[in-house]
Amino acid sequence: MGTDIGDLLQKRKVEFSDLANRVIAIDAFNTLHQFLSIIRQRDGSPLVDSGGRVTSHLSGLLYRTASLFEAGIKPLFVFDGKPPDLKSDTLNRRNEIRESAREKWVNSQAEGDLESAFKYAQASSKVNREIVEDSKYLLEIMGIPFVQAPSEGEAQAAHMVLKKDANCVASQDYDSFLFGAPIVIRNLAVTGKRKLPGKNVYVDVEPEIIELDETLNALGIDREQLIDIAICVGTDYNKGLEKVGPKTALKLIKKHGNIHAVLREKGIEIEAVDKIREFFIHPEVTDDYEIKWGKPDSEKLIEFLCDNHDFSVDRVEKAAERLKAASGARQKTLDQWF
DNA sequence: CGCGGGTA
DNA sequence: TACCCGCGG
Repeated sequence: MGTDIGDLLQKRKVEFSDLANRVIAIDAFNTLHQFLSIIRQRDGSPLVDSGGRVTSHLSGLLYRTASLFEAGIKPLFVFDGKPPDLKSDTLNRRNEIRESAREKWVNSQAEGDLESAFKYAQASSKVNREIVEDSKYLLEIMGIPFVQAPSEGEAQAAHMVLKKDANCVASQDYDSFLFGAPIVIRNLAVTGKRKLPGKNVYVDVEPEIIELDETLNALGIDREQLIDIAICVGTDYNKGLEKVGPKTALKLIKKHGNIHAVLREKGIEIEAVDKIREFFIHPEVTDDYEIKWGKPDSEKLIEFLCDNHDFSVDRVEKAAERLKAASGARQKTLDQWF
């Protein structure tokens, strides 16, 4: 997913408390995908209501967002719009991988291989239209704002940080840097436990902050060169050069200056390379959004989560109380400023 | 993932 | 009080 330039970036650990009063533009697709793949039973099946509808994303969204809000963080979610045509190969490939994972999940289950079953169950997660609509409605009745991007959510989130409508982007992917996001936060979660891919082992993962300028200075390159490095390694819009990882790509771009010189030197071509660069530099974004944090609607939360989706009334009431208390506290700090 | 009841 | 671990939906 995205581009594999993580090794080149300057990462700093950050405390949850350091993020108080920060507006964080959260990549909704990235977050929902993670909830869907991780919030599962030990046999790999997701949380579902009595009608068989998946609810893992609702659980993750409710409790994590309540915690972020309670910590004084001002979260807003940015949803993907129509993917660019450049992305169709990647999306088709993801579909195939997902379909084959779904088959392997069934097979592993039949063979009683629980570890594989869980792994393939995770890989078969899909953020579909219903998941997105459910999530938007939940955010609405929680009093948490969201923005609909015209195209890539990470591009929209980066745009909002550049406009100073948000302080940083939160995503596990690095694409928002290519779209110009000055600051990105990774591992924005309450408990820092994360499962190692493939293994049944959990490690502590703390939130970390990456600043674009700091990284560019350290590497001695500019943003367009970082984009060129990503194109060498591979992005959602192109395949990348054979046997070129982030370190090699950095060397190549520093030596030759830009992607065109590298391709000329190697005597190879990348389809639509100029279009890809242009998409990262000037992505389709919108200024048509409103960001406002409100009070949660406890009645609608109970109706939606408990009546419709079988959540525990106790737990939902508690989460609603946390949101309410935090929105009250929020108002006080705002009053102090004005 | 995050919750919360159980445990030392 | 801090951590563990099974469950939630």
